[in-house]
Parts: sequence; C-alpha cells; structure tokens
Amino acid sequence: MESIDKIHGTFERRAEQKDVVPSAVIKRLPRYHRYLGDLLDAGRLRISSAELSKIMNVTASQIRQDLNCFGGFGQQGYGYNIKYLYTKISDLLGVSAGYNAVIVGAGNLGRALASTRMFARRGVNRVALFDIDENLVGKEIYGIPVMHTDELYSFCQREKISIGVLTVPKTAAYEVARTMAAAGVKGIWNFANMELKLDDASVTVENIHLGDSLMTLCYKIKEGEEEDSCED
Amino acid sequence: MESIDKIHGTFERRAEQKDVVPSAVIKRLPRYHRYLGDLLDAGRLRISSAELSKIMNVTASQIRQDLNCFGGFGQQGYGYNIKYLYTKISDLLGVSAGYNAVIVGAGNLGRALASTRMFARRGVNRVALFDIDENLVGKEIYGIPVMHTDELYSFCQREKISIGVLTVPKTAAYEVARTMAAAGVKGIWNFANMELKLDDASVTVENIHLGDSLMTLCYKIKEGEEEDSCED
DNA sequence: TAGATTGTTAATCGATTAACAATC
DNA sequence: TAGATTGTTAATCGATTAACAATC
Repeated sequence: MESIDKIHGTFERRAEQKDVVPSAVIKRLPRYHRYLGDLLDAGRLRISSAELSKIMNVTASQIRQDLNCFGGFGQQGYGYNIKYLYTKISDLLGVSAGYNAVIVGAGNLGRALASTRMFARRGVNRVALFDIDENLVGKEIYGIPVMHTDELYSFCQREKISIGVLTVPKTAAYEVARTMAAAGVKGIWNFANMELKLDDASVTVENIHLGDSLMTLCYKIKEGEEEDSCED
Repeated sequence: MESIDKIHGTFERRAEQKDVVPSAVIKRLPRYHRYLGDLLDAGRLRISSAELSKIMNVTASQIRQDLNCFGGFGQQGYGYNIKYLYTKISDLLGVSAGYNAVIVGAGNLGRALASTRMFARRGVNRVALFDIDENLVGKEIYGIPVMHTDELYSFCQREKISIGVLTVPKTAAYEVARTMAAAGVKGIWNFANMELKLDDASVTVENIHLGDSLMTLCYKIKEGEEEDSCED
C-alpha cells in the first residue's frame, strides 16, 4: 500500500503555479489528461516520467518540465500520483467548473455531439438543443430538450449558459454567435467551417476546422507516396 | 489588366522546393489555403504579404518565410498571384491527387461528414458509406451508397481506396482500421475518440480529438474569468 | 542507507521576427 | 526611373532536450 497521505501533504505544500505557463504546455494538457484518465481507468496508482514518456511518445524531460509549470506534482524517487495529477490537470483546464452548454443546430452534427459522453466526461452540462425546425422543437434528443432558436437569447441569460456549440449552417453562424455573446455566453465552440471573429473580447471562440485536418491527412498520404518513389 | 503571363513565367523558373519544409509551416498550409480560397471567391487577383498578414493575423515576415519554403511564389514590387498560389498550395497538400474515400459508420457523425462539401472541395471522392445496420445497407445517404462492413476489405482493394474515415464506436475502431490497412488504405481519419496506433508504417492516421478542443475552450473561459477578478 | 526519480539549470535546437538588399 | 514588395540573412525569441544535483 502506497503512503499516499504523506505524499499529498508534500504535494500541497509545493503546488504553486509558476509565472507564465507557455502556450505550448497548455496545448499539451488535454493529451496528458486523456492518458492519465486511461491509466486511472486501468487501476494504476503512480507513474514515472520515464514510463509515461514511453506511452505518450514524448521525452521524459518534457513531461517533467511541463508538469513543473504548475508546481511540484511529483515526488523524487517515487514518480507522480496519477489520481492527484489527473485532478490537478482537470482543475487547471476548468473541467471542474461545471459549465452549462447549449448546442445550436440539431442537424446530424449537432445530434452527433449531443449523443456523446464527451461533455459529461469534461464536466460540461448539455442543457438544451436549439433549432428552427418546428418538427423538432418541443421534442427531446438523447434526453436533451429541443427549443426554438427564437428563445436562445433569453434562455442563455436565464440559465447562465457559458458554452455555445455552433452547428448551424455558415449563413446563420454570425447571427447565432452574436445572440449568444449578447446573452453572456463566454465560449463558442464553432463547427460552422469558418473563422468566427467577434468584437466582444470577453467571448472566446474555438474554431473547429475539420477540413484542415483532412488536408493534413492528404498531405501525409502524398508524402508517403513520394518517399516510396524516391529510390535514387 | 495584370501581366499574369509574364509573372507566371518568372514563377515557374524559380519555383523549387527547399530541402526540408519545417513542420510548423506544413501545419499552417491548410489555413493559407482556406484564406486564399476565400480571396479567390471574392474575385481578388493579387495580394501582398502585408495585406494577407492583416487578414490572417500573422506577421508579413512569417508569410514570406513560409511561402518561400516551396520556391519563389511572389514577385517583388507586385505581391502574390492568388490563383497561382492557391493552386500551388493545393498541389503541395495533395488536394489535386483525387483520393477516394470511404466512411465507415453511418451514424450521426458519419452522416454529418457525408453531407458536407468538405471532401469535394479538397478533391476527395466519397465513394461509399459502410455500416453493419441491415436497415441502412443498400440504401443511399446524400447520394452515397451504404454497404455492409463485411464488404469493406474487398471494396477498398477493388476500388483503390486511399482514405478511410472512421466514425464507428471505439470498440470497433481497431478491427475496422486493420481491415482497411490490410486492404491498402493509406490514410485513416479517426473520429473514434482514441489514439489509434497501427503497426503498418505505410498507413497514416490522423486522430481527431474533439474532446481536447472542448477542454481548451473550458480552459480559455476559466482564464478569462480569472483575469476579471485579478484587479489588484 | 542506496536506488530511484524528480526539479531545475544550462545547452541545443527550431521557429519567429526584423531588417534590408535585390528586383520587379 | 521610382515605388513597392519580395527573398533572404541575421537577430531574437521560445521551446525542447540533456544533465545532474536535490531529495524522497
């Protein structure tokens, strides 16, 4: 049995965030979170930077450097307590903030997102779907009520919605986004295939560009083909 | 009227790819492609690195540096010919290779992807959907035939499929991926919410982690909130 | 205590920006 | 020609890796 209490005491004392966290580190946090979650599911209690580096295909040095931006999470001679580390990264990423989200656009994509456990796993509550299709309004999809987009503004205000998921066609994206921003929504997750720019600096936009990813895949395939033929 | 012929002659002479293209540049290419496409749609003929830098929110220096990795695309005193640049980047990214793709998993996500013009715009042909649901097999979704997953292997072999889009549940992902790899598929676009690792080095995997993006959004929201309260 | 493994400094590497000569 | 703007070099900045003393 591990002496977890003792270790935690040590952790708590030292855990202080450094001045500025490099953006390169922030970008890697979700991936750490994912792998630590898997290790936790597998029943693992602790891990060294060396072992984690093998699993994640990065250098052990980078892992230690990264995790140290937020204060001493590890313990010399022992490694990292997985549960503790997972919780700390969750906190850092705002997973435990319990944000409320609405999904605007109940088409295939909106429904695909609504159906997953992605939100719940990250502490985000999907409280409603919105659409302009009268056939859908009033129904439930995967247990989530569908409301008319006309009600979006008042609903977001009333229910303290922090996250708006945008799965409407490009043409409607700006209007919906501005409505949500005006109603106090703090983050927009934009799937509308365009770079959404809002004047309101208090609203964060995360643009998803699946097309870019598809192009990167094409590039890599093409690269592979060229390498094959480079036999001189 | 622009003297495009003369400029193109010059371009062709100089357009030689440098030794190694930094991965940071490759990552940015799809974004250049997107913006140049928009400019093209807007009927623009040419653009300077200075103007493009304003639109794209990057430095003009970076644009010139990036585009120069592939040879001289621009012309001093003139700028860049948008059409020419767009075509060149398309070629670099493999858009003009005309790859064939199948989508495996005809659920909400598979259908959402099938319905978009994303593939066509990037020169990728969606030739078939695959599912194990007998109610769907034999039907068409958005004009694309749905076939049974049992036929996946022989179909990919016969129809020279280069890209496999994976929108099946996590549990089925590895089996489907290995089937496709064995049938000669060169790239797998993986939406199965897990890091797919294949032994076959000739197959490229592009993992989509929407959850990571959602977490990044949560982080940014949390950041914004903290800034507000930092008024000392 | 001895072994293991972190935290942290210093060295290296790569990416970005600035500046300007080349040239259209 | 004069003005504009690239291509390219050099300077700066940030991120990664290596190494090892600190310490559990």
